[in-house]
Amino acid sequence: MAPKNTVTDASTKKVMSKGAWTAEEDNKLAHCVEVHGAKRWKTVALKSGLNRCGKSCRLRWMNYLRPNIKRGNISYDEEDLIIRLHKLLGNRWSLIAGRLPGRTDNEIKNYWNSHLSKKIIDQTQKEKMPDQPSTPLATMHQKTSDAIQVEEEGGAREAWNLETGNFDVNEFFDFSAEGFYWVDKSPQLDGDSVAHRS
DNA sequence: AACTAATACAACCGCGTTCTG
DNA sequence: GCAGAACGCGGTTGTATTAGT
Repeated sequence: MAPKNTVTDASTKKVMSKGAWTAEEDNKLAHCVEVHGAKRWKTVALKSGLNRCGKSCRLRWMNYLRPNIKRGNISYDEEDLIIRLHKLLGNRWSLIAGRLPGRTDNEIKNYWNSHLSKKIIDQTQKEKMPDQPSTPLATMHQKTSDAIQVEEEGGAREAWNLETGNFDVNEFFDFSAEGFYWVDKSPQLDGDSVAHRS
């Protein structure tokens, strides 16, 4: 019976470590990725001398060791964007993360599950009580919902592929410049599309 | 001060997709 | 074109920390 902090790799039958990474493991992994690149994770896992599977190495690199990772304190703008993107894309965390430089899908997923989902449920409940004052979050959330509803009712439909039912996020965001813009195509707001700098 | 509950976040797991031989 | 290996994603779990009683 393997100890609790180990797991047996199915392909090699080798007993691998699991659980929290140590600083020494991080160093080894970072060095190995430098040499072999952040692609062949099985190779990285083997060459690093770490008793970890490739999958675990990849996750650690992507969520923690990768350069330019922004950690902690998700700003209001970022939160705003996460909510908007989630409204449009659903739980496509990697896609959402791809639009937030320095943020990982895991971080956004965790943030959503622990902060935002609850927040939105609370706000939705409050919205149902007419006496309660509206908050910026609720207003913004409602605005996004309205925009989507207008599209579905025959407004700007070009973002949706009606054949496949797929949504093209690029129709809603201008990623061409540094950073990106939220292209507000909702016709009820002020007529023309508006780009919001993020 | 001690205990419990809630919260935040790192890591694991399973599965679908893509790549490679 | 096919099969197996590897990768990537989303859901879930485990655990350390913080807040409340």
